[in-house]
Amino acid sequence: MTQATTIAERLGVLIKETQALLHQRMDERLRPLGLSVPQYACLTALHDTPGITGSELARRTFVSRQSTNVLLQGLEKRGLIERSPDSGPRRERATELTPEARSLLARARTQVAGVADAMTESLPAAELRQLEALLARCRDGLR
Amino acid sequence: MTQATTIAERLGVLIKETQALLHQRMDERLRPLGLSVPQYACLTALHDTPGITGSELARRTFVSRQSTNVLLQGLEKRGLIERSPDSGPRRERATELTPEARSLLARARTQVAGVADAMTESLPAAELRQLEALLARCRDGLR
DNA sequence: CGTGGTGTGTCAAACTATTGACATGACGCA
DNA sequence: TGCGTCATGTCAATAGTTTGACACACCACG
Repeated sequence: MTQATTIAERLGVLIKETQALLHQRMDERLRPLGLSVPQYACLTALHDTPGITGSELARRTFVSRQSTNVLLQGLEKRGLIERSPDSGPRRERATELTPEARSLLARARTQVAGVADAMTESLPAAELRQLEALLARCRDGLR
Repeated sequence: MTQATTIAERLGVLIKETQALLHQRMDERLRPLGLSVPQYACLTALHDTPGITGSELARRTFVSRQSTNVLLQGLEKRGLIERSPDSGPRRERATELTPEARSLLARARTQVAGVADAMTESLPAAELRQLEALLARCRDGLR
């Protein structure tokens, strides 16, 4: 059996497990709104940083810029975003949320906030901040 | 701009980011061995729990049992696993690692251990245990 | 006895994402 | 002024995954 799993390896599995559950819960709440988790992530980033470029969007949502491109095409067809046809400095197209997207995103945000609250409901604020700090150091160790 | 992102939501993004980086680093180290991350996860679970069923394997690796099935077919073709042709109590087929798989997995484990160490190198043992405990409570809050 | 419910394995189709490739435009630097 | 490098957007092909469906086999219960 020789498991010999270190605490570091167990932590890796735990990160994956928590992320998988989080994704699942978010998906359950976003699907009634007609949104997938990557779509929600895109709209959120677009909301927080208006006019952001597609490649930067891809980096923030942790997928390839090709995937982001087809995802944006879908959002555009649904009238949730508008992309300026004229290109900017580096051939980039400015992308903006439409009013419909803003109201949809507002509803989505309350759903996601509910999931996030469920995740952290058993943790006092102090421990929550500590968890964030510790996990950030793990992330930094990986890049 | 109205971000209003709570610490709980930031933590969700941080979990996703850390998991994405971890997956990327593991992939970089496993690919030279001819293994993908899901394949590594399968072999590890099979090693830790010999004779495990395919469905249980799917649950532990956080994917559908259909994906696990095609993954296992690939591993079988490569001679890394053997599946008993006769079915057990619930039509399940016992799956075992071959000797080649064991030696391959041993090398893969050292690679993954290196990644896990890099992730946690800046954390003392006490804080590492604390991180594990806190994250486990987040996971429990999600299910 | 049966009979509905549950768990398993597997196939096919649809979807999502990645990899590879190319054209375009900006920038630094000789 | 050229020229190599880099970043972006996009297309095509590929790989990986999920969804939906079906056939078995057990098991608890009437």
